[in-house]
Amino acid sequence: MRRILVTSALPYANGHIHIGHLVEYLQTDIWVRFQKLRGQRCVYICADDTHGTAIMIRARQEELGEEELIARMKRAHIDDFAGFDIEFDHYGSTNSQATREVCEEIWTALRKAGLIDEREVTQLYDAQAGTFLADRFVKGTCLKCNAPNQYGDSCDKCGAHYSPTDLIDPVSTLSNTKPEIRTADHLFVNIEKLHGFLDQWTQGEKHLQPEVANYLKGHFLCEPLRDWDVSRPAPYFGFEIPDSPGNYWYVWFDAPIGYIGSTVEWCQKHDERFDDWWRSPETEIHHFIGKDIIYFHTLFWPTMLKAAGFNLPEKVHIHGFLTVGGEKMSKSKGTFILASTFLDHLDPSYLRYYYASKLTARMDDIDLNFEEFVAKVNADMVGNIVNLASRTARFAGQTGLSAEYPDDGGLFAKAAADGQAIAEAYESGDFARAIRIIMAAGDRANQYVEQQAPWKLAKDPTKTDRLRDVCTVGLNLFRQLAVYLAPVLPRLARQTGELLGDPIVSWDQSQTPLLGIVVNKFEHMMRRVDPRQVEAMVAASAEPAEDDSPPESIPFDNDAPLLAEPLAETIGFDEFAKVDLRVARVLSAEDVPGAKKLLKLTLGLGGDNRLNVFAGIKGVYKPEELVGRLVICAANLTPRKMKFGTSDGMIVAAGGGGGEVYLLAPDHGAKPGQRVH
RNA sequence: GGGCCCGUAGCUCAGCGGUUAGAGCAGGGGACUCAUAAUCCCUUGGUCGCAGGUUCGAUCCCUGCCGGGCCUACCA
Repeated sequence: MRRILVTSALPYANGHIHIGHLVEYLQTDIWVRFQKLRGQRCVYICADDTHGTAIMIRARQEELGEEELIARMKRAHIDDFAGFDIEFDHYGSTNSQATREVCEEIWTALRKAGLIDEREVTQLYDAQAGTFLADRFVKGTCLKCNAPNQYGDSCDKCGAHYSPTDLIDPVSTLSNTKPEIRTADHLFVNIEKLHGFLDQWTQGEKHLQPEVANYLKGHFLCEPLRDWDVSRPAPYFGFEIPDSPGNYWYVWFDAPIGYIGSTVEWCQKHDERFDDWWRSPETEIHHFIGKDIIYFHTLFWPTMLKAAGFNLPEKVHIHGFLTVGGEKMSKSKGTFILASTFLDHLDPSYLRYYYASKLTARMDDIDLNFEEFVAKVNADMVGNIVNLASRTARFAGQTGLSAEYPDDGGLFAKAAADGQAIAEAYESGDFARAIRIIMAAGDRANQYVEQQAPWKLAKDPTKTDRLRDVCTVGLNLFRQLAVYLAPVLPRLARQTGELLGDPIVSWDQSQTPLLGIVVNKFEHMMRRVDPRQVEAMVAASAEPAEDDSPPESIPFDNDAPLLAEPLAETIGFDEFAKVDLRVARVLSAEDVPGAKKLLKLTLGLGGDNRLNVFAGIKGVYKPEELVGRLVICAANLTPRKMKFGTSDGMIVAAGGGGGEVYLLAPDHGAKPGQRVH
């Protein structure tokens, strides 16, 4: 029996679980359930990741203590996971005594190994907020291309990289004040000293998927590894470093240590010896993570474990991101779906199955396509698998199952033999392959039922024995598949156990038919999905950007605007069609010296097509908040000479003028140059 | 700029140095009526991104190009 410790990446206590997170937790949960079903000793450990600047800031914004914030979020996370049948053996927190102690232990080991260096670091400091600023909390003008409103580390206009201290006119996004430059002593882990070890660990012995190993080789390991800054000066929400008062461990130092800290708690609760799990050649550690945190888990983390004498991971399983409908999840499109919203509308088994049918051992992104989602749930799960039980269990309710397994033309034996390939697929993380094999077996079983036509046998009183045999085959083929699917569909496994009075607890149950038993009353095991449920879920998730979300109820609007500006006279379509309105992107916006109301805008219609437009919106919009956004412009107006230059068109806005100007904007997805019809 | 990965039927994907390249869904036709309008049978559909090379033989290996995605460390 193998001894396996499995982790998923710790969810950050700054937000709720969404369907993107669930790719990982479901993938891990399925793998863990598979191991347990196979009889392995397997423990699934996770925890909330609770430290860092973002938590500190959020707690401040919500006027909560950090402890209260992370406690609330942990409860929410646990509920979400439970709702999807994700079963941890222990769910802890990085903000725990156990994690603190392991941090200290690893820190001491790193010191002892001479891997810690101390160096001065210059950083921006927000005096008003009283904190050093991480890069993403600073905005300013790019020193290379002068693009305004760029984050602290790099410019997304020209791609330049720089230090936030080099930004022109830096502004803290926390307080909108100008930060000052301060220096502080930081502590670094000199991981270059373990370069040789990392080369060997990442490139040999299959601890990583080949594409990950290649990526690391071509990206990090081909040059000296840079030191890793693991300390942050106060104020910081985290653990203070014992031998460096006033400094705290950076959140990414203690996050993976949370795996160990959480294991310590589990050991205490279950009277297990800690060393059996993290300091034993008998134990395999398996981490499941997303491709966004590769280097923490494949470079820094092995370094820490190696230095402190803990087990190294047997394997780091890395998955890609989730897209929805081929695009990034989007709040405004309603595809940023929270776990809790999903559960409000749909059965968690649907997502478990859908993800399983798409997940492979590679770190490819997977796409959630709603049409396919509905098709797979209805065709595979209900139409194929559950249907097997549905179409035979009722007949079998009268007769029970035969005492001996009838001749089924080798179907049971074939599916039993498939177990090997299915198990290998699960083991390697290629759940999609496992599902394909299972579905093919389901197809064969449905063909069998079709050929035997139990509904005809049922009408002939002399064929009761034959009917019982056919149902015995049908239900056993179904049960076999329920066993194979048990890691993915624990509820279906439980229901199958109840139907046949024999709980599914072991993979081996797929190898022997169940005979001579009574079949309980059949009840629906899984509902078909109605596409309208999916639509409702998307609608409930839609949260248009900014503040123009649809109100709960339709508000009453008075007629003042219409009175102020009555409808114009009726025109024909032809006249309307003469106006060529286009989507345009504001490429630049600047004050016009001497003008009271005008801003000078350069509008891009895609490619090199540009319009210069003077717009009377000064004082309502600031130039910097216009740059980059999409507007609608009248593009075929005769150019008009104005005092400050020629205007090639107009941008379209609502409002009665004065301070009331509301620029119109297309919904997300519109492209510059598209005509408005 | 550099790196990693991908490009196979309308869609999602299998496959793989060797007979006529597969599945599911979608489309077309038929059967059945036990089952959650489920199931079964038949069927339409592909110059395996493009161009070279290696080979007796390439969708599969190599090179180049085109197209797409992601990453590019003291942000996560």
